[in-house]
Amino acid sequence: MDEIPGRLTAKPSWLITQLAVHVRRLVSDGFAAAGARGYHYRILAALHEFGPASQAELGRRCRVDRSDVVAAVGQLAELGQVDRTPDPDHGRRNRVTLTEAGLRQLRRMDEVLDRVQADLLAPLPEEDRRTLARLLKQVLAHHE
Amino acid sequence: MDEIPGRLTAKPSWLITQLAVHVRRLVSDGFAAAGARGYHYRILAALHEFGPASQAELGRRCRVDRSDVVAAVGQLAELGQVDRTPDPDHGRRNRVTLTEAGLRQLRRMDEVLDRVQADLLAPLPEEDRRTLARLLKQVLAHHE
DNA sequence: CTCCTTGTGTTGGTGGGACCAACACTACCG
DNA sequence: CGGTAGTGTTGGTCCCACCAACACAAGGAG
Repeated sequence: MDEIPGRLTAKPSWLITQLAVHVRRLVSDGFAAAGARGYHYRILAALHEFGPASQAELGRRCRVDRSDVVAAVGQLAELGQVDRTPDPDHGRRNRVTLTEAGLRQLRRMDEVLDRVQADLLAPLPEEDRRTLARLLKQVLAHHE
Repeated sequence: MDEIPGRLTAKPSWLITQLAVHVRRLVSDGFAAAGARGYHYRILAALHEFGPASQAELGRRCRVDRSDVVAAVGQLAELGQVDRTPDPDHGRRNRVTLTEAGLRQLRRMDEVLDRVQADLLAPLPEEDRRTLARLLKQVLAHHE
């Protein structure tokens, strides 16, 4: 492998974005094998944790743009992993609910992600893993 | 802000990719103000640090695909920040060199990035910054 | 009750970054 | 000499993040 400019490797912004590239490859490879994408997991997870919700709510909870939620929920509905029905109490709003198939898919993806975390953090001892998570959380919280 | 599913926030892969989103916003906002993009910086930095190079070399050093180097170098050449001439010793190969304007642009972008690092790591004391950088480097090295 | 603001779903489009396949061509090595 | 590896280039794909605009519904202020 060729040498990388020190200007890049010295910068936390480089470390984070480059590491994110590898993480995304790991995650999306795993998800692709299960016929899914990142947005799908986020939405299924939000539905499981907070129950049925409108698309706008899902978007806010998952950090996904409204317009992208439309597409993702549409795909999940086609796969039968989600039900999308008009909210009876509200003319325009939709009510998205998790189906049995959706729950099964969520569990499958959880297993994928567990393997990814293990692979990702392989070089770090337990204590360093906790430290890394803590620092990342701290920085992330500051930018939200 | 709405609550994010715990399934997501608990996972290092989420922390890294989400933080990377914020980082990229900071960086690309700064670069856009200078009329540039991430690929430009990488290439200028590699040229400054290792001297003139072929496009293939640049791609390997900057972790950019050959085909994307073509476009980026083309843009840099149009901006006069880089010279692209055929390598005299090798029919097909190009020789890319940094110009004065390119060096000035590189310095400008360095300033942008310095501000970004400061902004990014604002919530962390000096020691935690070093720890974070060390851990990120360690994990990143393992995946290359 | 009407008007205005807010929220919602939806369409359609942009952009960056990371890739891949294929081709034409050159250099180099066995 | 012939095959292999390297190079530049074209032209795609994909995911994720984001924006603008529209149509419509709900709810509060006057």
